[in-house]
Amino acid sequence: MAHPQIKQATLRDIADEVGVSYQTVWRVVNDHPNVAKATRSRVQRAVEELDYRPHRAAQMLTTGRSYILQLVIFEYGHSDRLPAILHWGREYGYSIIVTELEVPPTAASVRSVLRETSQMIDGLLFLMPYPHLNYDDLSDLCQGRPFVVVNTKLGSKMPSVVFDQWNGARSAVSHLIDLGHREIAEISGPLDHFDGAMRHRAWEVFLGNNGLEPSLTAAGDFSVCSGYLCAGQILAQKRPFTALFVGNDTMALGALRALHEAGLRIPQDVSVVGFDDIPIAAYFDPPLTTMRQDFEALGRESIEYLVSRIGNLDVPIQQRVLYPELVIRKSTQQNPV
Amino acid sequence: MAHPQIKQATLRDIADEVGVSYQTVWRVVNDHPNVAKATRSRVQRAVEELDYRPHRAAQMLTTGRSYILQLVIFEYGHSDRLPAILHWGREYGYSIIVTELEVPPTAASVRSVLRETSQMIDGLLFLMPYPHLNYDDLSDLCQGRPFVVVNTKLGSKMPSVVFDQWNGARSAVSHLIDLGHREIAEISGPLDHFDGAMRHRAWEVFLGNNGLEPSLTAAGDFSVCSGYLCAGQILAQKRPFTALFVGNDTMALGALRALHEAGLRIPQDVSVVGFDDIPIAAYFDPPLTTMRQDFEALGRESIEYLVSRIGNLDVPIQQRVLYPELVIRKSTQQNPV
DNA sequence: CTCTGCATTGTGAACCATCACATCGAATCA
DNA sequence: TGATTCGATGTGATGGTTCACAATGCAGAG
Repeated sequence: MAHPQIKQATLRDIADEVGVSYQTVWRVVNDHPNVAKATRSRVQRAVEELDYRPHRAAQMLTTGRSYILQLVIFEYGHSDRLPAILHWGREYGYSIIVTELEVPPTAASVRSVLRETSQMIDGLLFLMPYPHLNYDDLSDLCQGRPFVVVNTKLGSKMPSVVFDQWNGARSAVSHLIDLGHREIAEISGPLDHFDGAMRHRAWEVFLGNNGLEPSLTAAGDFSVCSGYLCAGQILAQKRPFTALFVGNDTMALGALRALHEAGLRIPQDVSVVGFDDIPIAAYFDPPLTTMRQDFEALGRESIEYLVSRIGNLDVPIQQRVLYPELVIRKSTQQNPV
Repeated sequence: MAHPQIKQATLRDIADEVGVSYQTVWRVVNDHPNVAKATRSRVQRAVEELDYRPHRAAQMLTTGRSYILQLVIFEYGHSDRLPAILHWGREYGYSIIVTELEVPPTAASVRSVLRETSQMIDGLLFLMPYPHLNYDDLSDLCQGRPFVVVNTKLGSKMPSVVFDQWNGARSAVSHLIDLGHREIAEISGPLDHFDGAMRHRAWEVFLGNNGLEPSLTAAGDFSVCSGYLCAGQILAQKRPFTALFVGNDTMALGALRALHEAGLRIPQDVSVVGFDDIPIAAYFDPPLTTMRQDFEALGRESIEYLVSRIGNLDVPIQQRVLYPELVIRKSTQQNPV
């Protein structure tokens, strides 16, 4: 009825059962040579029968390895990146402790989390697209524990896995230019956010490179609400534009709403491109042209890299780069002019 | 440069530093009486200086407590429930290992996760709105470790925390009836999902109670895509309806799109009510009338209940119920008839 | 028939915090 | 003053796994 408090079998239990020493059992469990075949199979049967599994705490105490990773999240729209990280963590044999911290990241907040967990984790993953903490800060905070940063600055010297926001944004803007648009407005993400800033800068530069004026812009915070408000600000300037590049899909949803309310048709009056390709983007009104990011690959690469650094401290510090991909739907069309 | 592999101070290190026994240090750290004031403060200074913290693995080995919980997720739209759970876990001093499993839940899949983690966690939280595993199954799988189920069936005998979907759905439907609607269609969630089924059943019953015909319905799977398709199915029946109750906001988004494409105006031609009040619901076209669920409270209650069960196995098995709340926006209006 | 070599098995100590118990000295009471 | 109590501190063993090393037994070489 109540909690039976089931007692886990230990090495000694198995040893007593079979009539050998715990060391012999240990050798069988850990696939060491020098155990007689007959002994080995007897031990294996007992292990099976008593459902022996090495006690993680004891293992942790002697080896210093816990097979637990910690994921520290600072992102708003993190939820799309999470499943792949969890999945690949398991795939590599690690459990993942997830911690969410307030934006912006501070050394103090990270320190206070790590005080509680640092002793029981093998490595850290920071989902932290912000410039507030650099490599030295993190190295210091992690006290020698391996870490990998997901979504940091393209070109950063940290051990990291990132999407190439620069070329991603370029693809988005090029798509609009190729369609003949000359007045391309922008709703950027927050400029203290690496992705937001990089996408904004790319918009600015590629417009300039094409002899266009990168001036009609407003900065949001990636929320649907800010997308709505920024679109309002842009419309309030009463300057003509036939295309709008939005820093992420969520803001694009807010922007679509504001444009509709202003009586503008998408894409006939304004072509809109988003960024991320969140699952619902294909169901916006109209379905959104956007930049897809392969979060599955992001999770896999992040875990793989972190685990390899845990296994061997000499794995070089590098940045692994993934590339976004343009997905054309119904929110963009040829400029009728 | 490389990993300095910083050595954590132990009880003995502090003891040697101060010139007392490890036991005395232990007493100071654990706030036990019977330590001379002078000794206590000398020890405290050394603890401070060497940044001593009890080694979690060793603590775990002797006490059997890890201060780690495991959250097992089976939900599609789990992302809105997660932050509050993580937050309140920390608040109560627990780290949380998050694991995502495929729907539907099976004993085998849960067992395989617990094989890896069960030895190092103090309790489990199942986010599992499915009937596949009952109390006995879970008790068996958890082997006496305390657990709490989030989002299970209203009225279930499991230790659980749930929203009252029945009264929530009744509020939504009543709102439509109060507005004078007589033909109320429905897009339900999956019927093997507790929330989906309960909301559907409530729609059915309350329409019947009001002398209305609960026949125009289609079942989706909570995805935006299914919302779009189900709306199409309903429209294809060419039967009149002036209101639509949708099983969650995400499907409502898909449905809005389908209704728009069919040339129907919201709310002039059709009033729409969703469920969940996800953050973007206020930015749909039009802003969605929906049922809000307080996920913050859900997280707090779940953690509080689980932690109390960990502390005292005699805490009674109960179901804690939270109530959704109607949020009226622009997608519903008086039936013009 | 002894000695070396090797496969097989076992012993002891370490990791670090915890808990039960032992010791010591000083203060209290009869 | 001797017995008792109590506060302050220390010792020893425990938990389960891991690792270095010791011990045993048997084979083949000399």
